[in-house]
Amino acid sequence: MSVSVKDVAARAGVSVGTVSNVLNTPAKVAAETAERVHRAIAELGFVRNDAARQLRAGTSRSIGFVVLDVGNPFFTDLVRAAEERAAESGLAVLIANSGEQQAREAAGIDLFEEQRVRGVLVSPVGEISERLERLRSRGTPAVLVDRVASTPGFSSVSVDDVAGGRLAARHLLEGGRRRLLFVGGPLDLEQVRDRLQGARDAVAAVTGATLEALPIGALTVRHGVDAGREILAMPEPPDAVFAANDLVALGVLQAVGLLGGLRVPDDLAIVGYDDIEFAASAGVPITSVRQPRDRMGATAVDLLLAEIDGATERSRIVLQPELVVRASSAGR
Amino acid sequence: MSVSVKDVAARAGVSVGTVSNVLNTPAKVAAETAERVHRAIAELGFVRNDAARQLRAGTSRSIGFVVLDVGNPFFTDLVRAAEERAAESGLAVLIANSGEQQAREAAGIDLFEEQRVRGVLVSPVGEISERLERLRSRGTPAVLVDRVASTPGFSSVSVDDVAGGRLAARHLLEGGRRRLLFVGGPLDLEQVRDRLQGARDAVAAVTGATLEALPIGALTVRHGVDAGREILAMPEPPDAVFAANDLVALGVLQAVGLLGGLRVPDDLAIVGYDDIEFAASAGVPITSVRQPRDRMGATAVDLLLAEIDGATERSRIVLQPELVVRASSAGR
DNA sequence: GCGACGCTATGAAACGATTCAACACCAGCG
DNA sequence: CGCTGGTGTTGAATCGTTTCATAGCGTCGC
Repeated sequence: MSVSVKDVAARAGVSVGTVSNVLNTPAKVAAETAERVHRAIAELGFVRNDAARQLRAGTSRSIGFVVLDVGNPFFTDLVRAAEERAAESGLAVLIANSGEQQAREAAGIDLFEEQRVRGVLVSPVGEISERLERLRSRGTPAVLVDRVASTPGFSSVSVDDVAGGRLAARHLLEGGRRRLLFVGGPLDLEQVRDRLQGARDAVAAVTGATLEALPIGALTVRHGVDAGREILAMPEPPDAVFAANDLVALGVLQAVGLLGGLRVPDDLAIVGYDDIEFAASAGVPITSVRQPRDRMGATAVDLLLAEIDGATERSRIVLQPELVVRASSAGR
Repeated sequence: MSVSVKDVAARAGVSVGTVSNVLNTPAKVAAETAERVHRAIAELGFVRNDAARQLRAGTSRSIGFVVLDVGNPFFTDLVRAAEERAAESGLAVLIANSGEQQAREAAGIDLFEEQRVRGVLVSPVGEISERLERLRSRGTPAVLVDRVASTPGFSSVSVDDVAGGRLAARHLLEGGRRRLLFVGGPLDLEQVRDRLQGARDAVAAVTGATLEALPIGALTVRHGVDAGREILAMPEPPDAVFAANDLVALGVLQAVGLLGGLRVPDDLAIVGYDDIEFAASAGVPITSVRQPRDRMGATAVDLLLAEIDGATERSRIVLQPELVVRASSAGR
């Protein structure tokens, strides 16, 4: 069907080995010969078959990234940072979207394994070290992203979500808020649990302050809107909302603003999480807990590359979040 | 290194052909034999090598999608829709981000060709039919997305951007605006030129109305912010802005709102394009021209699949946009 | 004039899964 | 008993690239 090295070799009047050398080790080939081969390649429209190349090499030139939600700008930024770092080492990044579903996450990992990727980056939905353990035992290293490894066997890059939750809640408390509501879910997500835990810690330190939790099915704008509706219907609404991420915060803001009843930040303060670009341009610019996503993506790739190159020690890198204060949480 | 069918065959006491049959045509294998093979697979942790499979098959089970900007939710939605439809046919979607750069677009296409993808979806930066022509002449069909094919040889799915521009400008004019400013670029992008052209048409029909154009380097929030700054510095600022997409609109809104001077929509009306989810939750909810992204993604895959299956006729499908009116463009 | 060396080029082997013609075996039938 | 047809299984050939041991050839130094 398609043009192969054999055809090129015939056309240029050389052997297949020489064609391969022109492609991979040009230094070994006489200039005049190389020229002839290049001409044949151009004339025939030869394109390398990566499958054959990879079969021979025994491994691909790519790594896989299983992402929680590609619709979330936080993750696209993460992917971009990872891609950039991987490209420096000549590796491509394959993307699989788990959509917060364990089954799709597993399917993505299986797919990557069949592709013989060099390694896998995962921002996991639930508990998957067992599956990753199997993966690694067959020679494919994995690094957890946005999540602390629960077993010592894996490296991970994450942000201290408990600290982030504490930052957010403390900020709200300092602004005079006392009836806090945490909006986030599903609670399978460790990130969600940790942020809630951090908020609990901060609230416990202030007498008279309370914290309720409103669980939702996914961290999306839509679910945030639904939560906002529920808040409006509450007999005794909270005076502050801490949303598990910015998408949810945007949804809540939109709902309470559009459907009336509550003014932000006067009646209701809102703090989000991730500091995605859209948080700043929201109706009321949203205060958010910023995660160093560029550094996370790059560091994750670094750890993975180290492991690919045979490093045996594992690192659990925990980066610190930082609070970006905007109008949505002004004190009163 | 890794476990192959040969190892599995040895362990199960059968031939490699039988292992392959268990995997691909289980009906041909006796139940008891299949059972034995499956046990061997589990014990050895065998994972199919996709490269070998693909080499033999001569083609992959995936299609490629070269996207203009993965950071733009419009495109992630497009990709999601395409993925869904492709999955129904058992095809995976590989993603390459061109970031509005011709060189990266070309690199993405080359990569896909080496992978022997079944077909390619492209939302092209500039004029690339020549490159796609070559691609197709070697057996890989391509379909243009978000862009009308300029040569009859290619199918395309797009939205009538001239109509969209007309919709936006007409709406602003009907709201009493007369000094319109178009913010968008680079003008290499046909989408941008068309939207501008539509606006020009609408403005020409109204005496006394003017339309200036403020070119920017890319369709991002950042560039929108810069444009907003320029607007604030104008001696005779416009009374309405038509932004080439929602990211730019968000940037303009953010800049003129934050840096003061102009109130939206009182002093300055804003209309965006794409109707991404964040447009609705913006500071002032943004009026936008909505494109049917789900239908675009699915239709593009359908056209590509048809061409892969040997269809020879080409279709240029042009969908109609629709205006979603929100607060940012209220008349006066 | 001869051996050694460097520079090029060669072509067969290998990677791992799939395919397919060929074969073994058995049951049923005449 | 021989033949037919069906069911299971085999193993060699194949896909396209890279690698590597080998060899051809000219040049240089002695």
